[in-house]
Amino acid sequence: MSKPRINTMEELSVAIGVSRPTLSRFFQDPSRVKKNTAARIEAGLARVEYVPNFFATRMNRKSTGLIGVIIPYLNDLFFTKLLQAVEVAAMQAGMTVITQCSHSDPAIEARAAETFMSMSVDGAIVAPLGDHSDQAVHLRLKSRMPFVLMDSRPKTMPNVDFVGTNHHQSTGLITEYLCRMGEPPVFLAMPRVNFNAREREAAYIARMRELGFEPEVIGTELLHEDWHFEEHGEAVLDIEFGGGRLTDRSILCANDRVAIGAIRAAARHGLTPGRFGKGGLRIAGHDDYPLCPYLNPALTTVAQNTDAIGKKAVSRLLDLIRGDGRDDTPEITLFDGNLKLRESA
Amino acid sequence: MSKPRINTMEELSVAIGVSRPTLSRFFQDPSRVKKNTAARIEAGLARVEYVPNFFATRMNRKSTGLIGVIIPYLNDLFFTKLLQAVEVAAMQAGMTVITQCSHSDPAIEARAAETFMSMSVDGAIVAPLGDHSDQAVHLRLKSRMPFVLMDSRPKTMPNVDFVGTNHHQSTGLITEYLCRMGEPPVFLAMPRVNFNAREREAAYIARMRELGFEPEVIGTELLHEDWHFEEHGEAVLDIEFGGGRLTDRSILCANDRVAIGAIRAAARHGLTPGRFGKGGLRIAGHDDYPLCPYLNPALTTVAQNTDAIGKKAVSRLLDLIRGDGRDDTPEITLFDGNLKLRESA
DNA sequence: CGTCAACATTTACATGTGTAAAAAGGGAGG
DNA sequence: CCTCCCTTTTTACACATGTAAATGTTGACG
Repeated sequence: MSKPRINTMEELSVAIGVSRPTLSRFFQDPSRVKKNTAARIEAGLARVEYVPNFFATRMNRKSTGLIGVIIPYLNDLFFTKLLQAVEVAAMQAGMTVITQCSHSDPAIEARAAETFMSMSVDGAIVAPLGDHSDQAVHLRLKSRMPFVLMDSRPKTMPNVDFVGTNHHQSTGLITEYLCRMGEPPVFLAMPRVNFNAREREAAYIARMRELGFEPEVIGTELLHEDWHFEEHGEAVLDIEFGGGRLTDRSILCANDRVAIGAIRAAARHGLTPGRFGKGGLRIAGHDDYPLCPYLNPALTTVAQNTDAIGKKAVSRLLDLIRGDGRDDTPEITLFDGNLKLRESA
Repeated sequence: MSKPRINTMEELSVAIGVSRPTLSRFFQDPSRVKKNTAARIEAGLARVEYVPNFFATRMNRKSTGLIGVIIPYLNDLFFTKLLQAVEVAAMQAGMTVITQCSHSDPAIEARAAETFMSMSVDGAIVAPLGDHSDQAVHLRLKSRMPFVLMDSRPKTMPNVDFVGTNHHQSTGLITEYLCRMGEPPVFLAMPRVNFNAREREAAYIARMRELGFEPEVIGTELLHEDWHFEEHGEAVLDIEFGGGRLTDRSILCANDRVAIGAIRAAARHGLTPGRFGKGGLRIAGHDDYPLCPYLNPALTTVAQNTDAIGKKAVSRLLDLIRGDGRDDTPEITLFDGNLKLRESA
């Protein structure tokens, strides 16, 4: 059952009777070797246990075929969806993805960047931490390799390729919807862990003014640890509802996880948000978190097109790797959000 | 601002005025170099931009300091929690984690294993796909490096180190709780994507018999794609509730995501599961998915100790890497589940 | 001030594979 | 059947670093 194990191409070459460089070419692309020879190699390979040394192969190639991806947080289905889209797209392009999670710690993010440089990845896709990211790290990465930012975009880095959602459009869309169908909404902010938090807030304010309503933002004080969004949403509304406020208002949450907490707070105060209760409480979110349809009531929200974002980030990075549009203007791609009308608003 | 870039240790050695091997020792462990020399190197390093080549360093060391981790699925907070625990533990031990997701595809899992062998990782931790995993791949990995299975354990691989939850205890615990506090529960199974699915089912049946009740399992037919647990739970109960069945029963779901679907189905049929409604509908889950406390009603469940599982998987792997207990009996570690009493049951 | 030991540094070789250039092979046309 | 050209294979060197053994340095003690 267990085949004889061979550790180097050298040994393999004597075992099969082909020169080592021929094997090297075979492993890079079997078609670069005569059909006859390829068959002989494959037959030999079936008889022994051999895997080419990853490090030795990548060390010398001009291109490593590796893409580095950094995401800020694992325990968030939004990022896992995004990561999955990136991984699938990269796999289809024949690239290998090296994923690192910064666990919302800029030091870990910096270390991940270091690893990417050390590994000579062909390019990097980074979803930054927001304010907490060390932008020097991003700039260093960009100066060394094709580099694309994803999801959240620092205003201070206008010259970097970026792929994300058009929050002006998406937040504007749901704001407009809420205004059209009922009371103009209050905006329940999220802890400002990244730039999207503030972008959405600004988009809400702008759209409200356009529509002739006075914006109203709550929940900007950081009550809980970063990233504990549900807790945040629940706590803020617990205070409001407890004081008898907002119980018949429309509440637009900065993201779905905040909205999940908001719905929970409503339930605890005996309130049921809904689009059909004319004049009553409504709650809406942003992102289309995978569990939205299963909440009670199912959450009305705006979907971010994570598939498109992931795919585009990869394809843009591949363009940069190929050298297309390198020293050109950076490409900023923003995808529109789609309204997901469910029960809660 | 941008420092001169140096690509090899050789160049660096002339730039600083220290021999290359000394630099090599410095990068592996600064204390292996005279304090004086270390200071001189650090000063030099501050003036230039240099990162040691990952591949060249790892190629020659006897130990790569790498741990390979495979998880079956990204879009599931249970696995991300587990992965996070593993990453943190590994980081604390000074190891670098290479994460690969098999995306519930055995071919991708096999490719990931290949990558690990190719990279000479010091050891691998794998959360298998269940039935769909190619066990030959696991055996091959195990024959080549320290190997620990995590989360889900194939009955056909009794001789492999394993860390997971004692489902007999955990499922038994909540079964017993449900029986004690009300109607004996029906078991709402999940698609049998892994061994845990069947283990829990078996544990439920055994515990019910012990308590003198007749077990009753529903939802074993695969109505939806693998891993679409919420959809599955909702669909199965939609049929039952629609036929007027189970509306005042206790329902133990195979996991929390199934339970999320179940609660949703209940809501759509105007039912509110709860522990206080004596004699009424109750719904419970398994895992303690992070969102459980925010559902309406908050989900009663059994928590898997993901932190402990992740930590233990890493520490056991490190033991194996160090050579402790290598050819010994494999170590099977099962952590108990903890009851999380909330509102739904 | 000299000597010896302990330790830091350097020399010299090893690692497994990529790749340019040289050699060999194979097929077609004469 | 020979020759020439094109393709495949081989030779030879490169890559960036690890590491054992040899060499050098430092400092304490006599």
